[in-house]
Amino acid sequence: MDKSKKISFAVIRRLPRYYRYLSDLLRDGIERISSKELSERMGITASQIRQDLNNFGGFGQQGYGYNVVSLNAEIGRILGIDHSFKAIIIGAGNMGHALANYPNFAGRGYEIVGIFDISSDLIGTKAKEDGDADWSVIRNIDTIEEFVKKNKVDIAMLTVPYQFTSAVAEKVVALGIKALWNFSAMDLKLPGDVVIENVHLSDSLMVLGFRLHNLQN
Amino acid sequence: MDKSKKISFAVIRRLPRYYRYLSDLLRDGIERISSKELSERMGITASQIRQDLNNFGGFGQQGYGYNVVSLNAEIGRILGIDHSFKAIIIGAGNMGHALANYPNFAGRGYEIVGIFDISSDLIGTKAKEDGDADWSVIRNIDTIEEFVKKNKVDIAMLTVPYQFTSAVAEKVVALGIKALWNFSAMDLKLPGDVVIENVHLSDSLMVLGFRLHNLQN
DNA sequence: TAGATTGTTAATCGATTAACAATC
DNA sequence: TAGATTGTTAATCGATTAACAATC
Repeated sequence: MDKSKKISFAVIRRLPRYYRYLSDLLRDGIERISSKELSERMGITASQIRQDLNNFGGFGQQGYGYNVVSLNAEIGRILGIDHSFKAIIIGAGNMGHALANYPNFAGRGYEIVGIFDISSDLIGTKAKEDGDADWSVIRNIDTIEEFVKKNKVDIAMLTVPYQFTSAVAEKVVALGIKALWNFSAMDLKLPGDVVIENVHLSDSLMVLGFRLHNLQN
Repeated sequence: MDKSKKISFAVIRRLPRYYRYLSDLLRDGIERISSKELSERMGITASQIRQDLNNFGGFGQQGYGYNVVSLNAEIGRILGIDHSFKAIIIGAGNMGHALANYPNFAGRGYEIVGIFDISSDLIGTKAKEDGDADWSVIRNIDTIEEFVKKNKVDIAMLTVPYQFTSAVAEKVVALGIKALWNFSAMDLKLPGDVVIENVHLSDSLMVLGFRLHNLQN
């Protein structure tokens, strides 16, 4: 990547979508694609595609377009699918269980290595029903410090109730974790070197309601 | 609302966040707030707050600021929390269960009225553990047409596996449902009068990974 | 070569921020 | 009234789109 210019947030958010479409093309055995054809499939302009990709390098070839295999690999590399990020889930309620059983993380470079809760009813039980997943045995939240010191953990997925979110977030940040995937409705205030992705489900639903009510696309 | 100018998407996406902050102020018994003080709490500019709010009306008063009670009510009204949107969940896997048990929907004007699945192991069981929720008995997906014709349904929450998403989405749209909350990684292509909110969890996680890897906030 | 399509610069568009007169 | 803060216009910034020379 060209480090001289900063990649805008809008571009970053489009990368996973490019990756999905290219993976589909790959699966369908399509060898090459022009920005124009991809733009029609994705519903964005060809200009935007070329601008976006050129933030990272000249992956195309004049008169030919983009080779699907290599462009898919490039975007995968940019997104770090070869990185094997290690993640823990904190909060083994319904959402924690949903994440533990989510099928698509491993193929994208994300490995869940532990899941924690405070409830004695849950501790010791398996969060992932099928398979031999040892990591899915729910651990006591009190053991998290020990766990993080012994194991590489890149990401904490927070699915704890609203009122505990801040405290848990501060705890894991104090343990050196630099990335939080936050499912609570609370906005976290943390040091600037911690990256946070919020999944504010209520917000998303309210936007849907607003748009439905105002019939605005 | 002033219908002459179209509200931009960026503004709409900020509305639930305003609502959350105002609800917190309300809970804390704070009577009035200036755009400047709110801007400091939310981490955005006071100018943006005033611009955003003035899309919908002049809710403030010079020299005073905004009354928390009435601004909270106004934004709630704009977001339609008094609307009682009726929703069904399609797909009673882990994510469907998580949504069925999500505590905050009712207070925001969203009521879940049914949940459907294809699996005979699930049909007839309750998706919501506690309480007396009759609606949470999982129904056979084959009965959805009958259900939607008998009951008002505004929103379909789709938590079905990737390969079934398109078919299910087309089915519910054919039944007249105009709003989809889509948890599948698939982008849906549907008529223009159907509003869709996507919750692409993998995309969100990949953005987190990218930002962590590139330490970019 | 001729045609196609990129990479990249320039133009446009829209969103954010700044400024300030209006006014409570 | 004097001070504070809005509503709103103008300026700025950044992202998207258009255009086209470069080149495969």
